[in-house]
Amino acid sequence: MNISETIARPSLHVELLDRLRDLIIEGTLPPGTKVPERELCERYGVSRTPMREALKVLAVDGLVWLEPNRGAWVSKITIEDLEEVFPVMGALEALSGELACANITEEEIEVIRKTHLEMVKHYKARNLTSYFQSNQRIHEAILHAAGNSELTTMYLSLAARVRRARYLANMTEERWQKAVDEHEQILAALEKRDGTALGQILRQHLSSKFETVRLWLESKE
Amino acid sequence: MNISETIARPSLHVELLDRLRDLIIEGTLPPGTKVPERELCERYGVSRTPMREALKVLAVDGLVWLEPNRGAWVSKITIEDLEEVFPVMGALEALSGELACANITEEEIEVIRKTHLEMVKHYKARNLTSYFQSNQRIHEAILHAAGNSELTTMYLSLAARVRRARYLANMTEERWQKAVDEHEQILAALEKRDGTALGQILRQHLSSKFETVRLWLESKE
DNA sequence: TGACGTAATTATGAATTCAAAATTAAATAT
DNA sequence: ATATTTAATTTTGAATTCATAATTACGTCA
Repeated sequence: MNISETIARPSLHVELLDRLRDLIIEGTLPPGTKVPERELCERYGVSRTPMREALKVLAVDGLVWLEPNRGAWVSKITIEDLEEVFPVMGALEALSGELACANITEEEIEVIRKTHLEMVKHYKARNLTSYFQSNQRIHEAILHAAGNSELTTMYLSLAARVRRARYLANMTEERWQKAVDEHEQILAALEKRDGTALGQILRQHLSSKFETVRLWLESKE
Repeated sequence: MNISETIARPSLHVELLDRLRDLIIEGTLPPGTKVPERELCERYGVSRTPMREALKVLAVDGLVWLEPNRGAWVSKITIEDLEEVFPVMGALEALSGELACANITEEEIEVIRKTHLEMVKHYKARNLTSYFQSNQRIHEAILHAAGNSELTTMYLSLAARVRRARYLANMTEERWQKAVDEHEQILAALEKRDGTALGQILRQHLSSKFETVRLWLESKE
C-alpha cells in the first residue's frame, strides 16, 4: 500500500486564492475597486480568517493592494507598472526558450506544431478569443518544456498581471499579422532547437505585445 | 500641507514577515525544522492570526512549506531546488546588468568602485565575512542602478533562499580568486557601460557561485 | 445652503474560541 | 518485551468575538 496516498484537502485559503485570482484576472473585480471582503466571504461561505489570509498572499503577488485599516483594493494596471514588468517577463521568456530547446521532446514539439496551426486558423477566421487561447497554450507549452518550476511560477505570476489588460480587443490587423509572423519564427527556432534564437524571438515577441498594451492603456486616458 | 503625510502603522503580519524571514535566512530556524508557531507567537507577543497570515506569505515565497493539518516547516535547500533557482537568478542578474549599464550614473559607479576596492582588501586579508558583505553590496548596487522594482523584488526573493546555504565556509582559495577576477570584469563592463558584456559576466559569475554551493551541499551528505 | 463638528454605523485588525485532526501516552493483547 | 488499540492531549484550521479605526449620517450654526 502506498503511504503517500493521503487525501489532499487543501486549506480554504488556497481554494480562495484560485477563485480570487480568477475574479481579478478575468476583470470581474476591476482594477481600482475595493475588494468586497464580507460579500466574498458570504459568496464562498467562509469566514473572514481564510479570506484575509488569501488577500495577504495576493498582495505579495501584486494583484491587490492593502491599505492599512482601510481594506484591500484591486491593483490598477499602469503603464509604469508594465514598463517594469515587461523586461522581467522578457528575460524569463528568453530563458524559457533556451531551456525548452535544450529539453523539449519530439512529441512536445508536435503538440506545439498542432496548436500553432490551430492558432493560425483562428487568426484567419478572425476569431480573437480562440486565437488568444491557442496563443497562450503555446507559450505555456514552451514553459512546460523548459522544465523549471521556479521559472514557471514566476512567469505565470507576471503573466497573470499582464493578462488583466484586455489588450487584444485593441489589436490592429497589422499587429496581429506581425504576431502571427513571430509565432512562425518561434516554431521554426523550436524545431531547429536553436535556444539562443528562440530566446531572442520570444523577447522580441513580448516587446511587440508590450507596444500593443501600451497603446491600449494610453487610449483609455 | 502634505495630505499623504499619514502615519504608517504597518500591520502585525508585515512586521512578523521581516522577523520570520530573518530567522530563516540567518539559520536560527534551520531547514527542515518545524516552525514553532505557538512559541513564536509568545516571543513576539502576538496571537496566532497574524502569525499564520505571515506564514502563508512565506509559503509562496518558498521559505516555508505548509503541510495541511500538520503545520509549517522550514523549507530545505536541496540541490534540485538550486538547480532550478540558479538559471532564473542568472537571467534576472543578466537583465539587471543590462539595465544598470543603461541607467547608472557616474556617482553610482563611483560608489561601486569604492565597494569593490574594499572587497578586494577583505579578500587579501582573507576576511570572508567582510568580503561577503561588500560583495553583496555590489550586487545590490547594480540591482538598484537597474531601477526596476519588479526585478528587485524577484531577485531578492531568490537571493534570500540561496543565502541560506552557508556555502562560503566551503570556498577554496582557487574559487575565491576566480570570484575576485570576475568582479574585476564586472566593474570594467560597468565602467564601459557595456550591458551585454555585463549581463554575460554576471551570469557566468553566478554559475561559479552555483558550483561552490553545489560542492558545499554535496559535502554535507 | 453648505461648512463644520458630533454621534451612529460599519469595517478592519487581531485576539479568542471551538471543532476536527494529529500526535502522544496509556492500556491491552500477543 | 513488542505490537496494536484505545484514550488523553496537543495542534491545527477556521469561525467567532471584540476593540479600534474609518466612514457615513445627522444636526448645528454661519
